[in-house]
Amino acid sequence: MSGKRPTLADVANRAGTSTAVVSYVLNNGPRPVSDLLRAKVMSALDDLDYRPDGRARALRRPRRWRQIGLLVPDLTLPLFGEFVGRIEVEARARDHLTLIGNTGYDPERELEFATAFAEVGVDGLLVVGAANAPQTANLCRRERIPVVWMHNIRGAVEADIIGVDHVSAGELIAGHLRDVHNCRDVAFVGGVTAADVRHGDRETVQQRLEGVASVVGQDLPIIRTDLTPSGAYGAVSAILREGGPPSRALVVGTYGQTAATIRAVADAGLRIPDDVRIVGFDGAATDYGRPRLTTVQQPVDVLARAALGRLLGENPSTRGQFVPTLRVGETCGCVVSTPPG
Amino acid sequence: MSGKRPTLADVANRAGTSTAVVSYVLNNGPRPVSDLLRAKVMSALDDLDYRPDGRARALRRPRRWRQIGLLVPDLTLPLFGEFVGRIEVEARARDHLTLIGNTGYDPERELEFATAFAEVGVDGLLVVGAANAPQTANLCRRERIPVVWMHNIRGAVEADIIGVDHVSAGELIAGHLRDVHNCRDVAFVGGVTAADVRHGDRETVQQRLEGVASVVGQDLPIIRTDLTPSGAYGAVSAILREGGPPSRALVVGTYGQTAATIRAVADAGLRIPDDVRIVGFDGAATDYGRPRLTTVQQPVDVLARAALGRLLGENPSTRGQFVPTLRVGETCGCVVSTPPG
DNA sequence: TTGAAAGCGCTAACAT
DNA sequence: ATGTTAGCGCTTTCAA
Repeated sequence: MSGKRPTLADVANRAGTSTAVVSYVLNNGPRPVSDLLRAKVMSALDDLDYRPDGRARALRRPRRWRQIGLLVPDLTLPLFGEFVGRIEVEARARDHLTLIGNTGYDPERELEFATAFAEVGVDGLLVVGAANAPQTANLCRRERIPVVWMHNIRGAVEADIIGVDHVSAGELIAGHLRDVHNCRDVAFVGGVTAADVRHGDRETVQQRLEGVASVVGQDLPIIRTDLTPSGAYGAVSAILREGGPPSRALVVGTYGQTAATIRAVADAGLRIPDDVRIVGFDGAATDYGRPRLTTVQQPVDVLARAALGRLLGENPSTRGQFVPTLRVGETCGCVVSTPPG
Repeated sequence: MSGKRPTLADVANRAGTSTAVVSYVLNNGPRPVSDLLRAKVMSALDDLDYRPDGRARALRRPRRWRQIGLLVPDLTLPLFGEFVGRIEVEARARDHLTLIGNTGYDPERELEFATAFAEVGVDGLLVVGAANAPQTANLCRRERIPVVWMHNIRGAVEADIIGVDHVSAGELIAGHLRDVHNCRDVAFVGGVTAADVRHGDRETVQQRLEGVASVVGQDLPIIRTDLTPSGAYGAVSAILREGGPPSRALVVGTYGQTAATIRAVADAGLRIPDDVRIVGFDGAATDYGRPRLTTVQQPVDVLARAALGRLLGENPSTRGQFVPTLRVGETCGCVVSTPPG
């Protein structure tokens, strides 16, 4: 009838009995119910399409599970998929279920999610790639729910964050090109101004660029694009059309743009790594691509464990800055003989 | 201290006031509180490290958000990442938040999750790639929470499921090889017996094989592997070592094994597609790989919308069987000129 | 075998 | 400005 969901009392009424009996029927106990009454209750249940309210139920029952909220920019990117997977596992190990949200790097959406999570009563919030840190932090302070930031964070000052040092990731990969391949002729592919990108992991790219620049020089060429694969494809293709490879090596600022860059270079008739070396960030843990990508990786499992430890307060003194590692493939010019796996 | 979490009453006690006042300071209203008392309450809050109980709170507040549970086999696979992303969006559009769980195709874990979700009170459960359908279905019936199955389902009879027809997916791709490339000399890469795989999407692979076989003949060679990339790499490499390509084309049963197969073929010194054509399933929506993969795709957004419509009861009559589409790349032997994007 | 009623932790009338 | 108290929807004890 009314827009309200039926409650136990409604069912009891309709079945001409008490809420206790309805509860017994629903839970198969703890007291027995006569077949006649049980049948009546069952049909009342069905007539009303009754569904128990989990919150009320959890309030009475000794509850095992609590919840955390997890905000991620984009679930379709493999890196973030890995994050979610690992975090969910760590959370479950601590009797917490994981509520998930796709922010798409949208500050408003991030805040809406945080509000929604607060409303259903999460016991902690994990934000991977924050887009609206100040407001989200504020909300959490008001609601007294702990937050931990991961990966990167936009617009925050105070916050400590758990993630890798993106600057040293940039140094790492540029150092490899310089030390192993004696290559300093490097260009950076990535969007770096707010004008280039409305939403996206601008800061991370900027920090990676910083790291690369500190190794190969501040004047390295930058191929400006937004943060989309097609943007990178277009920008790199354009540069190549305008006359030859700009550099002997390309460092691509985001994972999603790496394959597009490879494609653009190949479509222009250049060979990888013979004509152009290509390296990037956040490659998948096992790579069967061809040629195999050289990237800097994040230790996702370590990060996830640290984040949950801090969020749930068992580990308040963890250091938040972790070091990325180089995974050598073939696109940088190395020769890799071991089969992947 | 006791192991119990402090409640509002505890805080009120310690601050020498009432629960109402504590509630007022927590929520900034609806009544004002004197600065003195407010300060007392605040420090009591901090002393006890009070955290509100979301369930109790949600019970009183007019609640907007409800929750659904979403079970996925493996979040690190792009296909499932896409599923989760789309489903979360559709759920949110209906004022539902999404609780997520990684089953790893493990029947026990699936059931544990379902139990946990029931305990926190979800209003619906979406299972992508069920591993334990009968028991999960049972649980949901008992708890009166609606379930919708997606993608595929193991061991169920009654259930209707929302997903693509994997058999016709197999037909589609084998048909392309036959009709466009005049190629019937096809082998199938995939694990098909329970002995090969403990966990994994065995049934889906089996159905795809069925489709392929119905086009190219029931006697097609099958390269048996478990469902891991490294398994495929090993199996394909072994076959190639034993003397030449077994077939002019390879259909790979799972997405995760496709790149590994390509790698194995390339490492054996064969060219794709000149020596061996390779096609697969569930490629990412945009593919910048090189060569570009020819795959059969699932219309993830359509599936997600249909699933939520059915789960939340707005759309009980949707047909559950959807048709996959062929996305032509280069690994089958086609020549694709349009830049991707 | 059934029903009445006491809470779970919180919010917000309704009283002071 | 503060305290008292009636519920939210449910489980379960206690009484019948």
